[in-house]
Order: sequence, then structure tokens, then C-alpha cells
Amino acid sequence: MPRRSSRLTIKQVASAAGVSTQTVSRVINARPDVSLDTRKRVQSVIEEFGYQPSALARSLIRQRSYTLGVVTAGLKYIGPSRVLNGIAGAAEGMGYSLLLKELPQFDSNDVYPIFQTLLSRHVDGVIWGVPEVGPNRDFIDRLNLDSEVPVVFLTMAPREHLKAVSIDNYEGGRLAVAHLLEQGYRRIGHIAGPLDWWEARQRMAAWQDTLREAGLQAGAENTVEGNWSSASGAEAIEQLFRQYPAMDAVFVANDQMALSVMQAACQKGINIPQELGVVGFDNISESAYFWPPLTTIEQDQHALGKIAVEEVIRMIGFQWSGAVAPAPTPVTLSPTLIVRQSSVRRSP
Amino acid sequence: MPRRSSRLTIKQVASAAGVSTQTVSRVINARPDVSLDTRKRVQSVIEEFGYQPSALARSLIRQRSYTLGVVTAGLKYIGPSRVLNGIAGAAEGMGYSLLLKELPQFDSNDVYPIFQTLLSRHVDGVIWGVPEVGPNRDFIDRLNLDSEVPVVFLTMAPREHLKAVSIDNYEGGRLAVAHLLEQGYRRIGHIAGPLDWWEARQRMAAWQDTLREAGLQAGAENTVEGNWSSASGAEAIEQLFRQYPAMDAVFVANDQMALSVMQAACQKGINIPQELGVVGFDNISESAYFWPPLTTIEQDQHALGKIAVEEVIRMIGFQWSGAVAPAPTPVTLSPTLIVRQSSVRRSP
DNA sequence: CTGAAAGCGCTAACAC
DNA sequence: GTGTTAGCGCTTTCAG
Repeated sequence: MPRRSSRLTIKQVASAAGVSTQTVSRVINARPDVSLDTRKRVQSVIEEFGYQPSALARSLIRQRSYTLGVVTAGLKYIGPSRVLNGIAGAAEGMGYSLLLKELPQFDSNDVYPIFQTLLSRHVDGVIWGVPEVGPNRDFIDRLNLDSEVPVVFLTMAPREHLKAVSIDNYEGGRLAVAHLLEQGYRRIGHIAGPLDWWEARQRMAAWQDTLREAGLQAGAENTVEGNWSSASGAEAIEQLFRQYPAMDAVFVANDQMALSVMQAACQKGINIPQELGVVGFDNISESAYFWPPLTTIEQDQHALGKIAVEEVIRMIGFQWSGAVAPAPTPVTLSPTLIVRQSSVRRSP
Repeated sequence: MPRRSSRLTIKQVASAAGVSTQTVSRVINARPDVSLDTRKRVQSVIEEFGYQPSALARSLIRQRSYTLGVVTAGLKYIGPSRVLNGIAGAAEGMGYSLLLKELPQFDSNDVYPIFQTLLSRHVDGVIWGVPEVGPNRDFIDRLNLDSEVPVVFLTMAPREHLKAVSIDNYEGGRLAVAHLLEQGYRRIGHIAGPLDWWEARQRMAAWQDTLREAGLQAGAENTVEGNWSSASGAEAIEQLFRQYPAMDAVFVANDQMALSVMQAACQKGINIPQELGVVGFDNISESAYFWPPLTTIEQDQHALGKIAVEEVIRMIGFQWSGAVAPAPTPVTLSPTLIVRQSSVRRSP
């Protein structure tokens, strides 16, 4: 026999205040058409009972839940968490609750049930925060985007008819490599992220383009693919030393792999930055305390999450007001170069 | 004029299948009392339409939402994120959705509205994942825990009548210091976390107790308080060197601060582990790639989250079955010592 | 086996 | 100003 929830209903408040439920409804919705006297009486009952209207019942009748679905993956890594942090702060500030789903893998393509669950809970909009890996965005084509709720996609290649909020990874890669060139490095290797990741491909393409425009070498022999982990970085740098012995600098696709590069250099007695310049990507909080401190590219993932929330709420507003929503334009955030000692040669 | 949601209702399915809504209800709830014929007809309509029952309406009538409220703070740090990762995986596996709230600060004590929001959305249970900082758990005394939903608290000092799932920080501290003693270090300093954090106090108490039991020094002059950040670690180690010049090892309350210790040692030409043994806490993924690799205490935060979910669902089960729930017993997870080079002197 | 009626907690539309 | 009626989408008696 289920213990009946002790939740107070509008009915109980109404009868305690000696009014109809409708009047209580008016009070809690701050409608003007209630006499001051009644309003006060009702309010004091509400206070006394600690009554809180059921958001569920409201959602049902209003056809609007003030809830956003957030789909993410890899929360055990710091990147997705920072994004979620930005999302949570912004949603709270704008009066929305968050329904969170984490995919067990990045490359899961069976996401239909996830959407179904979210929709069955009447979310007003969805933020798709799973990074673009392999074919894991193919489901988009199967999605009936017109009839469903607004969706904002995070950090992805722009696509027709889709709202995307991204950090410009290509620009970040350019900043990194251009900086190394300015510092006088000329034989710049690359440790890439896993190339089924869109972001890894962008960073690598930037490395290649920037070097080639400068008339320098950027071929397969100058790069090795890692998988973001420090462990893979350790293997990658070993291989890169073998493949490209003349290398005088390396652009590493994230800070964790860059850390391994520094460890390897330390063990081999290679001096950073004199003999090897190093630039990472992400600006994790530790990287300022590596030895030497790591030059890196900062991406503001908190802002990414915040903007995603703002955008999806804007879209919900359009949908709800019945106005014709403008064609979705992509939002792109620029990363920043953070110069530290690992890439700045002391003057001779 | 709000665009009507394109959601399909049970009514539409019923009329398309030529049956009543209850019959559809029976089919989607897998009730036995439907003829095979009818069942098939209904199912094919459901398939065809892609119908998904409204979880909202169900929650309302069943008085059960299969939703858990999760309250967290500091998602931009890796610890809370790992816990959330564990929570999300377990909840998904057990058929529960997650309503996420992140507090803007750790020490916010005005949490009543948070609970109100969660309850207004009919969560079946709550996982309180905010670390215990200063007086930020005082609200518990004001909470009417009998009449509300089950709550599980994470990583806190055990309290009467409350379900807590914690990692034994005290034991972790003991493991760290005992290991240093075994390695022959005798003048062991401590860089503490911020002492308004319960976890920081536990780690420090363990350091103190273990040393004093061994007849060694562990006073105010042998410790400095940091704030978990690498930056604070850098300051702390400087001060500790001044305060305690004879120090031959240091137990640092987290890995990020330990990183700064290593950087400082490197700059000063102090050899780790020969001249200074270092043990951290957390086992962040980078710490195996510090130079030298960092000995640390691993806490399985993923498991913490997972167990919290299991416990809260168990409590929901009791409440729902009407059985007398057993008095809540605390669950405590043991951390593990991970030995790496930073604390192991090579034999002379 | 199937359907009609009632109601979860709330609000929109209308009466008075 | 305030109450009544209807209904959001679903499930639960209880008839038939």
C-alpha cells in the first residue's frame, strides 16, 4: 500500500482559506483580479502550510515545462563538465530545470530512445552536448526537427537548418601554430587527438594549413595520432621523436597529452623551450603549474554552455510566440592563446 | 498563439486502433488481460505513429515520477563531475531520470528553494552531492525528513537518522602518512585543504594522528592551509619550506596542490623523492604523468555516485512498499594507496 | 476481455 | 472579484 505523498494540493489550500481553487490559482500566478483581502488570506495559508504548486500538473496543462533536456557524454573528463557547469548556471538563472542524460559512450548512434525519453517528459528544448565523433551525428538526418522541440547542438561542423554553438577549434589550432612560428620554431610536429573526433580534425587541419602557407613541412611523417589521454601522449611523443628527429616544436592537441611530452622531454634531458617548444590545447587548470608552465589554447566552455541555454530558450520563445523563427545561424566562440614558458625561448 | 505541441496522445492511438484508451493503456503497460488480436492491432498503431506515452501524465496519476533530484556544486572541478558520472550511469541503468541542480557556491546555506523546486517536480528521491563546507549542512535540522522524499547525502560526517554515503577521507590520510613512514621519512609536513571543508579536516586529522602515534611532530608549524588550487599549493609550499626547513616529506591534501609542490621542488633543485617525498590525494588522471609520477590516494567517486543511486532507490522502494524502512546505516568506501615514484627512495 | 466514469493537481474560459 | 465547468494525458476502479 503506497504511503500517500504528503504533498499539499491546491484544493487543501483553497478549503483552508475558504475560497475556490481558482482563486488560489490566481494568487499563486500573481493575477491582478483578486481582492487584496482575499489575496492576503490565501497567501498566509500558503505560507503557513508551506504549499508549493505542482510543477508537473502545471506543465501538463500549460503544455510547457520550463525544463531543458541536456544530453552529454564523458562527464568524467573535465571538458564536458565545464560545459555542463555553464549550462546549469544559466538555466538556473533563467528559471529552467535540467533533465540530464549521459550517454555511456561518445560514439553511440542509438540515440532515438534518449530523445523519446526527453520528449515524454515534455522538455521545452534540448541541448545536445555530445561531441561529434565518427558517425554519431547521423541520427540528425532521421530526426524530424520540424515537429519536435528546439535543439541546440554543441561544437560541431555547421549544418543546414541546425542551431550549432561551437568553439572554433580551427582558429585555435592556427593561433597555436602561428605563435610557434613567431617564436622562430620551424620544424613543428603535431600530436593529434583521435581523428574520428571533429575537434581533433579541425586542430590538425589548422596545423597543416598554417605550416604549408608558411612553406613548411606538415605531412604524415610529422604527426602522430593520440587519443587525448596522457598515456597515449607518452607513446605518441616517442614515436614522433623517431619519425621526425629534426623537430624543434610540437603542437599537442590537448594539455593532458602535452603533459606527457614534457615528462618525456624531462627524462631525455631535452630542454623545453630551448630545444623543443610545446603548445597544448584546453588550458586545464593544472597546465599553469606544469614544468615549465604550458602555453596553450583556452576555450571558454563555461560560456559555451551558457550561450547554448540562451539560444535554446530564445528558440523556445519563437516557437511559443508563434512567430516565424529565423533560420538558425551558427554561433562560434573564439579561443584564446595563453602564452607561458613552454614556447618562449629565452633570448640567447 | 502557442503552436500546439505535436505530441501524440493515447486518445489518438485509441481511435486509430478502434479501441478505448484503457485498452491502449493496458497494452503499453504490458497487462495480460488484452486479447492477442487487439494487442497486436494497438501495437502496430503505436509503432506506426511512433507514439510515446507522456511520462508527465503518468507521474501525476501514479504519484511516482521515476526521477531523482541531484544537487551538486563545483562541476567545473573534476571530483563532483566524476560523482555525477557515476550517478548518471547508475540512474540510467535503473530506469530513472535525473533532475540536476547545481549550487552556485559550495557554502550556500539557502537551499530550501532548491528542495522546493525538486519536490514540486515530484522527484522520488534526492541525492545531495554538495560537499560539506562550513555550516552548509545546517539546513538538515530544519528539514522535515519524515514527510518528504528519501535523501542520500554524499561524503559527510555521519549523522543520526540520515543516510550518508562517503569515502573515508580519514583512512585515506592514514594510508598516505603510513606509507611515507614506511619509506623512512620522519619529518612529514602537510598542506591541508581549506579547513572549512569536512574532507580537508579529515585528511589533516589523519596526518596528525598517524604522526603522533609514531611519536613524531605534527603541529601547527608543520602544516599550511591551501584552498585546493594549484596556485594556493605554490604559496603553501613556499611557506612550509620556511616554517619547517627540516621537512623530508609532505602529504598534500590533493593532487593539484601536489603538482605545485613538484614544480617548486624542480625550481629549487630539490630532488623528489630523495630529498622530499610527496604524496597527493585524488588520483587525478594527470598525476601518473607528473614528474616524477605522483604517489596518491585514489577515491572511487564513480562508485560513490553509483552507490548513492542504489541506496536512494532502495529507500524509495521501502517507502513505496509501505514497509518500515530500517534505520539508515552509513555506507563508507575505502580509498586506495597508489604508489608511484614521488615517495619511493631508490635504494642507496 | 473491454469500455465508461472518475480523478491525479492544476488552469483557461466562461458565468455570475 | 469569485466560482463553476471542462480538460491537460494518463490510469484506476468497476461494470458489462
